[in-house]
Amino acid sequence: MSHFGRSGPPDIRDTYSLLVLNITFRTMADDLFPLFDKYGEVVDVFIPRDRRTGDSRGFAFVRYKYADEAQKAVEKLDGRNVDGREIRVQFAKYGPNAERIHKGRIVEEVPRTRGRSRSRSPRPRYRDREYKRQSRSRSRGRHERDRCHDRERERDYCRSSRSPSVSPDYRRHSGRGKYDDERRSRSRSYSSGSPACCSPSPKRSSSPHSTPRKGSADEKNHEPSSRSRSVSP
DNA sequence: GTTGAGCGTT
Repeated sequence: MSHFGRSGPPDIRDTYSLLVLNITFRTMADDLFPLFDKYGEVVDVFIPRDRRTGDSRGFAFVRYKYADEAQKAVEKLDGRNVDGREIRVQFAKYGPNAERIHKGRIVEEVPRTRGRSRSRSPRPRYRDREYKRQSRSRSRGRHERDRCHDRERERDYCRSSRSPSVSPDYRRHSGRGKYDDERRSRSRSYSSGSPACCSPSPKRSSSPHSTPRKGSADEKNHEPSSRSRSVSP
């Protein structure tokens, strides 16, 4: 998603990525490009956004062609007030593929765990990050968890299919129809073609002469009834 | 309409 007509990440082999933090959620790549382009040749400006809401996450990545320019931009733009907020410009430490980056440049060398004589750990604070992440999850991660639950519930429905008549009407969307039709058709096909999914055998075995709902209701009614009877003198 | 430490993609 760049304004260079190229899709996806360009050639980051000879580029130096800068991480821009503390930017406003309204700041876009177009707003950062001219600012960073004044201090050097900017190859690409990318701002990670939320795939669900499409909202910016509050940080951006600026790729420079040369390291000196990137360094200069870091020194000049670090602490610059952009859109009423002080941004923080620094070299990216990690690449898109979780690759290690040194001075903004990707380091292909894999550090040997045994050969590393450094006893100091570069990440002494894990709880802080996790805590912060949790705190942040309340605002943005909430949707992800919800989606996960939805997926789990969906999978559960697909797996159990205890109630074939029950349809996820609550998921009705403005653009639904073909998907739902296909899913319903497939589900129906499974229901009639592949009874293994519904597994009526154990169901019948479980309740040979009584419906589970009725039994559950009976139990529910039985409990208070028993209690009531017990309470009543 | 909100939020505020961090590390990335049609």
